[in-house]
Amino acid sequence: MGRITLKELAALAGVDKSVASKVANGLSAPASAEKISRVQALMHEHGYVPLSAARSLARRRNQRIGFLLSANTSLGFANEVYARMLCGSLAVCQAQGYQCLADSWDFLRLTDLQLPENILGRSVDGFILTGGVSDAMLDAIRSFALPFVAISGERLRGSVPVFSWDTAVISREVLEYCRSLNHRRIWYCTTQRLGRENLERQLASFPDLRVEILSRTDPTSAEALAKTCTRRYCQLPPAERPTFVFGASVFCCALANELSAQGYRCPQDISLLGSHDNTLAQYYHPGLTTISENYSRLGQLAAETLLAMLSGKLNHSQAIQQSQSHTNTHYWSFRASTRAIDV
Amino acid sequence: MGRITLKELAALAGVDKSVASKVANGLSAPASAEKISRVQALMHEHGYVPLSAARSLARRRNQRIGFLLSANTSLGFANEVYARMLCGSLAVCQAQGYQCLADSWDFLRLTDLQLPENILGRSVDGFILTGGVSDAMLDAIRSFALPFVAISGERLRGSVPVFSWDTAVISREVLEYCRSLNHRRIWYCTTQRLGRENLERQLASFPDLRVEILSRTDPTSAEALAKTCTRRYCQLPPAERPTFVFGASVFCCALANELSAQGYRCPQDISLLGSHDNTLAQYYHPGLTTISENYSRLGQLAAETLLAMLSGKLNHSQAIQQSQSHTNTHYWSFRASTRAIDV
DNA sequence: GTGAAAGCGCTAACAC
DNA sequence: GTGTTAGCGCTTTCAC
Repeated sequence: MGRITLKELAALAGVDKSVASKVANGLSAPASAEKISRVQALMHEHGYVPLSAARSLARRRNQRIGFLLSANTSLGFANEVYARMLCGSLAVCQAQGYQCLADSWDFLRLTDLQLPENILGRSVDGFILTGGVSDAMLDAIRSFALPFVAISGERLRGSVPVFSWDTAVISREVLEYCRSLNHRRIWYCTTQRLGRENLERQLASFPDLRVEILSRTDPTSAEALAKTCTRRYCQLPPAERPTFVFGASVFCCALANELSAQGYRCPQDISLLGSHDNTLAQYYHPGLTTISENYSRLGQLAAETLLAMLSGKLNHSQAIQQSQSHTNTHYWSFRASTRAIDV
Repeated sequence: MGRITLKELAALAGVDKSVASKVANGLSAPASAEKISRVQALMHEHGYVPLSAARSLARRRNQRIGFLLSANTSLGFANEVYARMLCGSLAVCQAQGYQCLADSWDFLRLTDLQLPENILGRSVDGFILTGGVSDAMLDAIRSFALPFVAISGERLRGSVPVFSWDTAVISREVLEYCRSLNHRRIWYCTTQRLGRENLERQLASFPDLRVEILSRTDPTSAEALAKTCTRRYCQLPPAERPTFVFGASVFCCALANELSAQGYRCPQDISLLGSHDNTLAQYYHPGLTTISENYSRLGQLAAETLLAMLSGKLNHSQAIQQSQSHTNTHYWSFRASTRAIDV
């Protein structure tokens, strides 16, 4: 290894290793000024950094958190949504001297109730959880008494600290937007049960709108759904066709492509509103108008809360409170895929 | 914590903790069958998993690698290219019982020669390095005698194990493709110095093609470059305009958007070939033809090589050899943005 | 087969 | 101020 240990360093400096340890940890006045600087000089010279495993064992904390993504594909982090969350959390960890273990965790592994080694072996002090989280999974996780914060999973609110988008707010804003552009016939695509419920609750306030909910419960691809929708669109009498569609950005683009093949144009024939402001939305032609969560900000907030819990600044219920009081981080990006229609 | 330790477990089972340790590590015949099963039952019952820090200290290996991205933005992993590499590496780690520490490392931090804690504190057994790697950085990194494998950084070949795309091969295939579609006037966008050199070398074999190299040395955004190119395109006499442009996929899409605003269509007026097969290329309209590296595969290969080094199956030079002999993982995705023109 | 004992490198409580 | 001491939880010889 060639790496120098504290003991050796202390011997070189002619001090006890406990003194050297205190110097390494920047404790106030652990020794005479002269000795301190001697030790510091040696540390600098040898590029000494405490061995993380030894320090973890002695301190009983790892200065490390996990970022656990529960996805049904090994390509979970390739999804820009999760990648951005990770980036946000990573930035906070870096700023506060924490390490971040990334783990993409297959849904299926849950059936064994086989939690990731990271958690079981306590190699993280806490973790951030995101992706699809089932209740069974949550129970298993919770039984481990490791602090964690979730991102997404609106329904968990109240029992765990969770930073998530508020589908009630989102659906209201979307419907208001539709109305402001004079749209009446709307297709609203949502995958979450709660999102659907929140939408349905909103509908009472929008009796002038005819909203059809496109539930995508099974994991059909965006393309497949787009094809189905296009077929239906074409079969419908023109007066019955939606003039506005809301859905995931990839779905919107896939739909625009399919419709285009049938001769229908966006935004002339149909307005499309995406729910993720990502590279695709930004560069698609026409640029996709979106209402989107700020995912990296969400990752950041989650990490900040988690680290505050770890440092004892926040207890469980305070963390829950903080997660609930976070101001909504969603934002609109108005681009060219939506337009007002004549009344 | 509530977590049970080996010592306690051994006491419960009425055996020495060294025996329990052997059972936990699955050593052959560490004790009588009866004792073994007694210990195993207890371990199962308590959900015992060795404490990772203690095990790391005793074994002097962490079963953990780092995935270091050197980027000039904290949003590095939001780039689909790097996210996919990470996914590939993650999958391998998972399969082989390793943990993966993700770290996005700002270029600027290099100036202090301040290496990430992960490396300095030896909290990883080795790491995968990707993104922009300067020579100074590489020297600093190398001096730490931790095994690592790089992804990208063609010029590093020979001195470190690096999995990278071969710009010589890519440029040849691109030019051949242009020729096969009867294109003569080509804009070829590349950011890397070596990529440019390799392209220039190829040009000798393609005297019939008029290739202009668009060097993007400064970090101008894809949009900015697209605007500049569009201006030039419009100013050029029609007979001088390129009929084929090769570049990063976002750039291609941005260019298509700009050109479209000026009334020029893809692929009717211009063929566009992207260098990354990502979500944008797939869903853009028209679908972007791409020649792309398989990034997740690259991440996978890098991790496999690194883990082989860590387990002693490969030494440094064998790893280099293996990285060089990897069959090219790039592939074409033919979509609608390119077309043959009349001669 | 089994267990005693040393040690991994560091931290922290407590004397001096 | 400084050093002594006792761990942290586990692995790994090495006797028995």
